[in-house]
Amino acid sequence: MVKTKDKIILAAEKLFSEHGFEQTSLRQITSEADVNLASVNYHFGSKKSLIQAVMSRYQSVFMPALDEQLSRLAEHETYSTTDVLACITAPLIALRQVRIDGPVIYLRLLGFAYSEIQGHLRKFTMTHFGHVVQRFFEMIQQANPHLSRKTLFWRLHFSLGAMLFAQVSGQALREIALADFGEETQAEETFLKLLPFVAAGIAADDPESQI
Amino acid sequence: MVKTKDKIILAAEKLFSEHGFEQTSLRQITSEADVNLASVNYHFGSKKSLIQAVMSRYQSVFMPALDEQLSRLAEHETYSTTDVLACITAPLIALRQVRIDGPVIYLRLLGFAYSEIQGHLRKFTMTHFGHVVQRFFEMIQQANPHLSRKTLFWRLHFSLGAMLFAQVSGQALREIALADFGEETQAEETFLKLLPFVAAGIAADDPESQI
DNA sequence: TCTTATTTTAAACATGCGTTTAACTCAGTT
DNA sequence: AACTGAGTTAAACGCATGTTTAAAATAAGA
Repeated sequence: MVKTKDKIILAAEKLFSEHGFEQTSLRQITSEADVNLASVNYHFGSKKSLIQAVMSRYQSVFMPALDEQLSRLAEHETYSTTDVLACITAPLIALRQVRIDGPVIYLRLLGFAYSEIQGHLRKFTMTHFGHVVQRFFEMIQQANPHLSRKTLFWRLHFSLGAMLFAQVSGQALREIALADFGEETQAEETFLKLLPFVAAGIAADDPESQI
Repeated sequence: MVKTKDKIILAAEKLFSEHGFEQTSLRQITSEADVNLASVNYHFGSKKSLIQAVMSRYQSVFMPALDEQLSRLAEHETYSTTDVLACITAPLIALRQVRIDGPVIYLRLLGFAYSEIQGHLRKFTMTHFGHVVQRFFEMIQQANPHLSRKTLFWRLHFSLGAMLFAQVSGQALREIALADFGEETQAEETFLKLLPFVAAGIAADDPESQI
């Protein structure tokens, strides 16, 4: 027999990843989970806490795995931007342990977490896994010594934006792509298409330093 | 004396661009504009119509200007990805006519228009200015004959995502950047930093075609 | 088995939203 | 001077949200 708390988590993940956090009401969640409305507040305290519980379930698997990948790569003498970016793939696939469609769910949740003004989610991530994020940043910098920290900062966030947008708008975009040139695109394929784009963008020459 | 309708538009633009469309209530707008709550529905009919009026004010200046820039470039025999992307700059700056901080406002509005699920805004843009968007796409393709339509489609949307994210999260990111390495970044500077990133990402080799 | 926690439930609560209503103001017209 | 119509206003409407309450049901322990 499935516990009420788990039913809530599973339904919340699904609906959050489809419609975003703010656009999903507790009534939708409890209806999908087939539990009573008040049980969310009983088990999680508040909607905000439920959101954090949902995110934490994925972050606590993804972040340590990413940290380990970065550790391995760091032992090499040199590495490219693509090498660092490639460290993301395995930890992402590891999210299948959490849920069969975990990788897609997590990326979509991440997208909404940033595009909505979920300030508490950003804070939550940084206080728990800030060191991993920082390490990632430093290794990208190591791979691109020709770029200033400032330029790298912005390019990494451009990359993040590209990924998040592709995930959040993913379904709509895949439908358009299908209508425009009759070719299906799988959700995971999107992420693979992203990597070379991002790698080239990050490693591009910096106009500022050419002056 | 400033008309009520204009006071509403100005206040709505400001608040929409700061907090998004759904996160901004009519009560906030009418309070900021110092007009009565009901006057929005009287002058615009509904919140949805107000949103479209706000967007239209910028689109009707930006899109024709972009179209003209593309026309000029199209007369050249060849052009690069950067050339096509550079066509965006002048029309963006032209938005100063609409409002002194028009360029920033418009980019931020665009960001929210896509990151929130404002389906009607996408439809609105495509029915009115779909031919400009399509022309832009085709010229990017012309500049990158080595890439498949599918790859280009995705890379353009990655680029869009990078730009939108930088705008929507722009203020928060600039604050972080300032705290991290004590360097101010102007809102418009962000857009300039974006261009080389996007140009390199779009023009990158396509792994698929290398197989 | 009786008692005590724990969990579930239906109902209500307080708040904020977009919208509508109907009364009122006031310049312009007849 | 009386009328007209666009504009403004305060108030209320209907609805949806997250949260709380208190009673009922179930599970656990003595």
